[in-house]
Amino acid sequence: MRKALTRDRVLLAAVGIADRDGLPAVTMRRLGAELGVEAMSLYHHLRGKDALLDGVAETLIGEVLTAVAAADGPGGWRVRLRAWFLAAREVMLRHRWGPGLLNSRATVPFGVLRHYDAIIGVMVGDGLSYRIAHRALHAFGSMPLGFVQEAFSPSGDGGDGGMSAVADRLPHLAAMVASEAHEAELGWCDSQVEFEFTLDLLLDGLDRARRSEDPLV
Amino acid sequence: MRKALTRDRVLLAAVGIADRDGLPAVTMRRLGAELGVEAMSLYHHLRGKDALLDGVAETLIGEVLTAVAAADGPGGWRVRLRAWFLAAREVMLRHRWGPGLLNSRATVPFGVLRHYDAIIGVMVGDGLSYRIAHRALHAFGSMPLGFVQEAFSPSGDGGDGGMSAVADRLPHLAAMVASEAHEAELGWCDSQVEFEFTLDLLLDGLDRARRSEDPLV
DNA sequence: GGGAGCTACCTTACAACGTAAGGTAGCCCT
DNA sequence: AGGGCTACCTTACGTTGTAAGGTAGCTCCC
Repeated sequence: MRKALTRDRVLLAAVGIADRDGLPAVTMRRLGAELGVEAMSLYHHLRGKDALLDGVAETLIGEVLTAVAAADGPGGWRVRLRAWFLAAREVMLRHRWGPGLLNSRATVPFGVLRHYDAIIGVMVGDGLSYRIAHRALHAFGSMPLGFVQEAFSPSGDGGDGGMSAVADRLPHLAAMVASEAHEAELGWCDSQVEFEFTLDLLLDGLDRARRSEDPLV
Repeated sequence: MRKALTRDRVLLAAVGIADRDGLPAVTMRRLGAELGVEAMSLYHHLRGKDALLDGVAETLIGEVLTAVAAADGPGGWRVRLRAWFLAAREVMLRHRWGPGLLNSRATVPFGVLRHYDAIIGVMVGDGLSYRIAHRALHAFGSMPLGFVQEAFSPSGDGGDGGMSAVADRLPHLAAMVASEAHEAELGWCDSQVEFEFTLDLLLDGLDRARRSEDPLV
């Protein structure tokens, strides 16, 4: 006699499949098989595939919210937000399908809104105007969720990503890789360093924007 | 007697379908029908669906490169990159499926690399170090391609995005919307303004990082 | 100038997907 | 005891990408 099916068990199983085999591997049939059940049985707990993915997204940001809460501590808005975003990032590193999933959802998961609400709360609580807080949210982009849009991901790992083959057509890029490679910490392109660099760049800029808006502070 | 099928004609047709009916509407059968041909005939010009989408992505960033070239002019790295990114953004506004497509591709389209190469060229040409240029690329995220990761898109258009229904659970967000709404330019949340704000925030920060790296300049 | 061979297209077919429709076994409640 | 509800299953359909193989028409060469 197996455990009774519940919405949460289904979502957990879906997360597991995505972790192991990627998001496209999460099909209704596969999910059912994983739970010892036929695909159509899932429909008694979820309205369909879209609802399933929405649920997975909610589960994911639930994990983010938990991690953020655990990483929170005393301090001003800058240090707290910094810790929050880095905590969220760790969750996304555990679930590399996370960014893709969140991008694909039509409606913003409610947990995301709660997260943004908390971020605004921290900022205005420290005296930032709603205007700055608003712009800050836009500037952060997806950083509050722990990832950035990496339009340029040089084939993941270290190495030059097979770029030497076309270096003559990409002279500046090749030169940059050559220049940066010898002083690399973890491969020529350490995302963690870059993430924090961008994060601090934004936080610094926002802090400056705040001061220029309210010169007395 | 209809025009002969070519790879370019196929890609153009795919772009057209995506523009009209969205990216999911681009199926092999639909694409064939659009060209007066059976689906399997497309395989003589493209290796499969993935190759098709890669081709569409290349077509898209080809349009970006053209727009960027047209928007280029004299000036320092800041003003030139600013103009470039805004030009790219206009292309993405014409093809709203663009960001999603680029996100979904496993390999970075070559045109993207050429674009990044040009960006690096402008920066180091103006004296920025490769280190700063490298970090700048990461900080920009997808801005060079004309879009940002909008994790929080308040239901597209104006209005509060149906948020008043849950305002009690999102007090800070609701307060921010209320505070910002009455001074909105185009709906309460004007993406163009936000895009430029973030862009300038980053450019300012990078300029400052450059100076602190090389205090003599 | 007539077969060889290539190109560009079509036909058929299959596996996998999401899911609509309806069936059934076991439980609870009155 | 029996009606009804819940949780699961069975079957089936339409759509997707694409493998396999067929065919008409052009070019080329001896």
